[in-house]
Amino acid sequence: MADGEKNLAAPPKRKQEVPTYCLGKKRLLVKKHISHERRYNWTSRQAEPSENVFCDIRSLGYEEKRDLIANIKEAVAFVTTMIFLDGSSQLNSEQTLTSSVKGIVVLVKSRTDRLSSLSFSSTDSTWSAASQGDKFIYLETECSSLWEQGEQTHNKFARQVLFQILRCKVPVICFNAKDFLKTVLQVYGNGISWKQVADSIVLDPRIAAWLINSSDTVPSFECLLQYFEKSYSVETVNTDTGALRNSRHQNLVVNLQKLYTIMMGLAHDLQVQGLWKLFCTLELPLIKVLAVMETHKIHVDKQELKKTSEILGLRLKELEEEAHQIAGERFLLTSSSQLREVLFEKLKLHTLCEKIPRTERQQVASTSEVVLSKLQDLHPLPKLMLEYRQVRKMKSTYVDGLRTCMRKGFICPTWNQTGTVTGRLSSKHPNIQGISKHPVRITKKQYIKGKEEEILTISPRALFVSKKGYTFLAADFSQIELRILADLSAEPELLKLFQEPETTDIFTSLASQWKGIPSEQVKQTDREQAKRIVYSVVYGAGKERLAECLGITPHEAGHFIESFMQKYKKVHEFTKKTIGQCQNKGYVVSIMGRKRLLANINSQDYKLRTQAERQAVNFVVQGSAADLCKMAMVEIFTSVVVSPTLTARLIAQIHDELLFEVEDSQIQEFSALVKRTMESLQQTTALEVPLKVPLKVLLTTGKSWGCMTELQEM
DNA sequence: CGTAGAACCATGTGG
DNA sequence: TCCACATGGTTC
Repeated sequence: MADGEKNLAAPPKRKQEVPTYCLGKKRLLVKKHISHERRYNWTSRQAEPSENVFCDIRSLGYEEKRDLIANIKEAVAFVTTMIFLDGSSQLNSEQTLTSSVKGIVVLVKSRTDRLSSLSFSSTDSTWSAASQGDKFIYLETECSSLWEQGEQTHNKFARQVLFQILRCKVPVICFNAKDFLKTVLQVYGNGISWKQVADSIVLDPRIAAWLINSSDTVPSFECLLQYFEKSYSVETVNTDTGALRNSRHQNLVVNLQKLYTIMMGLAHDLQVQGLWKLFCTLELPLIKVLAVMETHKIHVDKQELKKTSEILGLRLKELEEEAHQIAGERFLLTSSSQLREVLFEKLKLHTLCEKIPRTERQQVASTSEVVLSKLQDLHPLPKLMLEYRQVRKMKSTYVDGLRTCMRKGFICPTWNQTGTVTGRLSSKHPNIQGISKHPVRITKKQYIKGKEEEILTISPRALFVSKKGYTFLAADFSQIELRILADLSAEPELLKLFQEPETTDIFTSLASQWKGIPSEQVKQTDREQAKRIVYSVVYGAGKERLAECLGITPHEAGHFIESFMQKYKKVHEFTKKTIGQCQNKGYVVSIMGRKRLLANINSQDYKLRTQAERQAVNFVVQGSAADLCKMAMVEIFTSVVVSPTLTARLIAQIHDELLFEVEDSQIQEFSALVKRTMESLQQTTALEVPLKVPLKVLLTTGKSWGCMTELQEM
């Protein structure tokens, strides 16, 4: 190693016990001492003796900096965490607020360490938790005094160190790695392309744990420790010895070492369970995609938002008054129980109608949409309520809800990679995946001019607008789940439908077939209905449920299920086969090897068992679709990264749809890339069924997510 | 007595 | 007795 070492003060060495871990039956001793070699100047600015653990880069001289960079280049792994202003870190806080980041701590694992279990093909299961020569670097990210010359150079060096770490092609282990990358991009990304994080290899133990058991949410590092202790029966060793007590930084050092060990253990488990490839090629690269995505702001029309909120508020007032008049009573329209009283106890509408479905838990008469739809010919109130709820949802969730997420005319949703058991993503603040497609029509009374009425439509997606000079481009896999089902079941009738080029829309075809009308006359509602039928039947809906869903009699529904099963026999065989496999193994797998454990699959309880059966079938299809969409995200991301010209940014993923913001001049080139990449996933995943990706862009007249049209073939 | 929080409901997204 | 979510609201 570096020659400059001899010039520095002699390293004071301290010994420390590290927990002894067990891996399955094999016991692995990882008793080593953590080195506190004084290679660099450990003195931090706030010269508390107990904190003299980190190499604070601000205290380094020129040669020491050079040595540090050299050291980083030789490292075999990094373990890192962010420190927040309140002194907590990513390892001891549930909530990570990026605004309050104080600094970054990096444990540099040196060459002397063995990291064989990380290599892709290796079956070596030994690892060590700590070794001599490990370094701890501390980078302060908070730049309080930008004008100071010293701060500037430190920031510059910190940036150099971080990007060196990310460029190393060596694993960077971090609990909640996405937040770490995001912070790096936000703090040091100024003037530097987001493409630079793409080279990094980040490992996140949280994601590993989630892949092993997707029901475990692992909300914090502490939970991960618990999980690890359970699975490996770790002997908990008291690390709270003597001088280390009350030292948060020392605790952090121990935790970083633990994190490293845990990650190695999880890596081993992933390999054993056949999840390693999925982890490395899909979930890990996706961290970077999501980090970059979260650093991109989405513009929303603030003025328009305010205006529509007011209009909707007025309309709600009108509807409320009207409802009170019709009901002959003042009541809270938002309360389902009060509405229940009015509808069934006062007006007694249930007596004039067929049986009213009851709510699941309390077994009281439901006031749901389907019920109100049934009642709307009997009394004006139900229809009014339907409109009221529609407008209310629009205002509270989409308009006002969006406004609370907004900062200076922008929103940035948070993406959760480990939030679902099926492998899909979820988003919040706002939940951009749940924003209504359908516009709502409201009548706006013009009081000034007298009795004139104006009908206007409000579309929540239209509130999202692209930047000047940019355009939204949406690419979605059409009927992805049905295509996957066709492939997995090898149902010839279904496969044929997809392979025939003349079928433009399978649900439209199905609807026309079902209703006995030509495809041209199939309306959007018919199509939606056909879609519901297919998925309901495939995933094992009972005839009662289907009947309720479609507003037909259970007898008719039962007949339809029968004819569906008759026509697509292989689909039924597929579901039976899947359930059988699940019964044998206790889990099911998606096309990319994603797992879902289903403990109740062999339960004595009929309800629990059949639920598990449906979950099993649903997972294989939905999970596989999630795999494909994630693959598309990663592949497109890497293509853009290696391209010297392309600048397209992913805005959102709505399960089967990817929404990009593209420079106007790059639309043709980029859209071709997207289509090619997504459709070629058929080959990479060896699918029988072709994948189709119609591209939609918005018209030049209205640059919003609301009005998209199909892109002309080139 | 007011309010924090869990549970429930309704509605939206996606397939 | 389709699945998976998020959100906003009421009730207890």
